[in-house]
Amino acid sequence: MNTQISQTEENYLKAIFSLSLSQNKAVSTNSIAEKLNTKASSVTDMIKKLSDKKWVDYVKYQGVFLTLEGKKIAVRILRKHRLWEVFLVKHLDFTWDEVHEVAEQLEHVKSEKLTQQLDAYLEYPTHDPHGDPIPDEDGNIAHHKEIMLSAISCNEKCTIMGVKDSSVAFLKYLDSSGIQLGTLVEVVKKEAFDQSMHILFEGKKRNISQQISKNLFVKKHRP
Amino acid sequence: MNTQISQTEENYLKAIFSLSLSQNKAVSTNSIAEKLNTKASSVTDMIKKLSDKKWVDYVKYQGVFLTLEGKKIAVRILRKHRLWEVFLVKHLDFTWDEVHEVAEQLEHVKSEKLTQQLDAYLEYPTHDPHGDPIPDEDGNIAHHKEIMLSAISCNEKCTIMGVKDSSVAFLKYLDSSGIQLGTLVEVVKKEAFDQSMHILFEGKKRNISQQISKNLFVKKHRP
DNA sequence: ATTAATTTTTAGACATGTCTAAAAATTAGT
DNA sequence: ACTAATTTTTAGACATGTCTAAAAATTAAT
Repeated sequence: MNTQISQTEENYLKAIFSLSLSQNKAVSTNSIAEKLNTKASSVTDMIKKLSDKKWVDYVKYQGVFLTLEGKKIAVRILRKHRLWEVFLVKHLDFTWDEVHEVAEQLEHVKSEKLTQQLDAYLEYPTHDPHGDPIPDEDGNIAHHKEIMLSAISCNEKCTIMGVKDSSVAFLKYLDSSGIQLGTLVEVVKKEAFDQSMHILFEGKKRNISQQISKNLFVKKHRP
Repeated sequence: MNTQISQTEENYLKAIFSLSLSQNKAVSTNSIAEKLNTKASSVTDMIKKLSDKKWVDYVKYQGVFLTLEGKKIAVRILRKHRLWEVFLVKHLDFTWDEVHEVAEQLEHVKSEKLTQQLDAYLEYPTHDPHGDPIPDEDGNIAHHKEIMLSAISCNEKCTIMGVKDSSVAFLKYLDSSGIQLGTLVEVVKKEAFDQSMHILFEGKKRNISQQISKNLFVKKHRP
């Protein structure tokens, strides 16, 4: 059996890891297929390989769980992905909606030293440009900012810390609205009938739908 | 036909480019196979694909030449490789003998912006840590950096690339010593008191004065 | 509980890139 | 110039990762 991991295998492990965070059932074949833009039959094939390599536990028709080893690999890739994102934004003038595609490639570069030195060079960042936590060398992931803007009450102030939905479309929307990481936001009023909220930031007033407010992590300010 | 270039195809073009620099005949199947650590039959297969894509001119049994388009691609990869090498040494504390393997991976990352920004970030370097020139955005390659044999450290290997003093006397001396263009030289020991050096080449040991070593252009070898 | 809809798996195919072994062409030696 | 040695190509096979279409299992619906 080939002991070297391929980029494809890495992408599958990463996808399974990401999917298993938002639920605690086994991850379904179909959801993996959707995430990776491929077909369920391809996923089944790959899952068998990953299972042979002891990176996932697989029961036919029941979906998969990552093993400890599989999780370790996935977290290592996530770490690299987010470190590269920091590098691209901090030093190469990328905007936070441009980094993903390039980081998807860079995350597969194999070199322990590279990852460690990059981490040091960036001064051990704890979060990537989207506000997502960067796993440390041992795979420990800091807690995700778990308060959503939608949970903030009237007249409370908070700071935008991260996004839940990091799709290009959403990030573009934020950019055009002038909302960024670190933006100080005050909730002025909440509409009961659709849960949309009127917010105030940088002197501007704006109404945002619940779909937006439910996808923004915030840090509350002391009153 | 698939219009996207694969990493393997990139590696072949790079190898052919590098081989065609040190000669101006067609590049042979065998030499490519040797360079890429693969078999001649695999090379033949790939050459056909590259030829279909118009990146090489291929005549059966005669070897290949890069087309203009093929050369452009090869130079772009070389540029990325060397830029990454500079980055690794300058910012991530890699030594020049550690960079190659990692740069081999990084060079395949596809992003125009990444390359341009990296170039700018490194302040438009003209040479990589081995003294090899970095092609500019338009594919122009600067002259080789002029390193003298006298600048080579103990236990380092290099190849004689040219002479600074081209007097008959000097060339005669070289002739009688058996030193020629292309001769591989290893520096064994340097005498502190007169800067003379003990060198090893073609199995022979010899002591040369600083006057000699200061007049020989060399190219360092990757260890 | 039995049918209907959905999900998942299998079977067979294909594309990429590799290999070994044998055949064909080229180059070298006398 | 004619073998001999070398180089290159072909033929057939294999591994990886993908797909379509059909079969099997699970889940949902009445």
